[in-house]
Amino acid sequence: MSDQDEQEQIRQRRSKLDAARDNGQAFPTDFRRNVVAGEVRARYEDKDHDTLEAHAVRVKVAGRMMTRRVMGKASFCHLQDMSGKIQLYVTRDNLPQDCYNQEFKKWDIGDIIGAEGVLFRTQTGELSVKVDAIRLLTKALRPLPEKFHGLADQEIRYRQRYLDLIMNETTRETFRMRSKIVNYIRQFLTARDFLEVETPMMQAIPGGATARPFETYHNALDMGLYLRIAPELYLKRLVVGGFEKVFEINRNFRNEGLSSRHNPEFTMLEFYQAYAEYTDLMDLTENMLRGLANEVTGGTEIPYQGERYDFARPFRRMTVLESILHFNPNLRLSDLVSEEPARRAARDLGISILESFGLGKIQIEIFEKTVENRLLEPTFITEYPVEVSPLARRNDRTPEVADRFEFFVGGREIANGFTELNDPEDQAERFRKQVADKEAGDQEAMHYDEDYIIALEHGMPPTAGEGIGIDRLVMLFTDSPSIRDVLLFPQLRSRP
RNA sequence: GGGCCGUUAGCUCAGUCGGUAGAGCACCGCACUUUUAAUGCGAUGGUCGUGCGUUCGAAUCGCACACGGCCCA
Repeated sequence: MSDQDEQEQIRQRRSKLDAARDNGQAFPTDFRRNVVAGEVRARYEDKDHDTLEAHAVRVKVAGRMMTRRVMGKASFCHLQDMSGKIQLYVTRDNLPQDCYNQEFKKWDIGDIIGAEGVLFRTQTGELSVKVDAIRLLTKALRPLPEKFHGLADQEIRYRQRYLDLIMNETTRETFRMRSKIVNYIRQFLTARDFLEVETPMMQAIPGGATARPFETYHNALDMGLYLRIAPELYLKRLVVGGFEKVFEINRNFRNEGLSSRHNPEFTMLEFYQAYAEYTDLMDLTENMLRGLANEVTGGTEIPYQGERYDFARPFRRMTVLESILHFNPNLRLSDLVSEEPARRAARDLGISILESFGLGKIQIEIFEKTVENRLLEPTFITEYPVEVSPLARRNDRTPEVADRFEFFVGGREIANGFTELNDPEDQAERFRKQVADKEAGDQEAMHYDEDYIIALEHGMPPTAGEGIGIDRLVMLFTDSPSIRDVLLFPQLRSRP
């Protein structure tokens, strides 16, 4: 951008930066603060004027100047740092010669400043710093959004997240919560002897889920690679290797549409525990989520988009078929347990069913269309069809059903877990079925992963595994309507 | 992919029936030593998302496109 094209305000600020360059180092790095705003508040907010006066506490603070009120020879401004805001009282006569008029008054809102002085309480009672030394640390060439209404433009909030973070406390709080949530989960699992690991993001065969992958290419190896859609098959290889409790919190990539619930890259927790069944993980999940609710929100009633979800009560548990009958009172069990009646029932519900769908797939279509978004309170759904569970263990008594559950809250799937299929011959058969589906045109169907079958042939102990969508969990606990609100840099179209 | 809504000053937003482009904040100037949406006075600032069309005349009407939002698939 040439000087002529720049907006007036930017030009003015740039000439101030030029002046600062002429006077020496315009981007100094030697300023050291000794306290942050939040700490000042925490330690001195309850001290009255006289107590502060008596102690004469000196502080050095730094941050972005968010507001400024100049009243002749005295000014107030607010500095914002990572912990909060602190007000500065800046007067001509407390500063070195010319500093107030020649420097301070020429600075702009948005500039980054270091200041030193004594704590005191103003007439209106605000804890403030009476400044006797102040420096410009970084000139901001571009103006901030307006102070009162802040930044509301969704597109700018996503594309220039730093502006959103500067201007909106709720955004800062959302991402602090996200960090707390991930931290809690990590500690929860680590405390139970789970080992945190990292497995390949770039995979020759994308496995562990049914989804379209992103494709890429490795030049030196001269081979195509996929960004992973799930870490599952690698984590189970580690269980074969004797890491009997493992977890990974990391990104998955799926090449599908964007929506308020889908971003092409998203964060999953996956964990695996040997010598356990899916029911053990349901109990663990319930404990973890209840503890998480308490830890990050301070309670077990979670407000979300005008509703409240109760995490204190034992979570509801229903099977897929029970839940369909519960929400479709005009259906009978006999409508769901054989293919032709189920096909008719789906058609009557206006659900499009492909000729290739078997009974299990039809049941799941009905479930997804009529049940999922009505599962508001925390609910486990169990007994998923094997047909839609190609990596899950077959139930001993009902072989068309897998030992699997999903967890829902607020009408959204949060978790998916099952007893792992550790029979290599059954797994090979399931892969062959997936490959047949792929050849029939299902782009999301799985590849045959021979290397994984070999791993299973070495013997994987009985194991249960689970995945939890971190982004959706963060949405729930931060009352965020869109996944874009819990991703620092959500995927958007490139600008025209 | 489909439907609906939005795009006007740095930011937040008005803009009537098609007739010279508006406000608040920010910015600039002056005044002001306890303010906090500081205050008072004055000034500056526009590719009305982009393109094409209708019209004597388009921010306004039509079409297409771009980007964003919501809903649906």
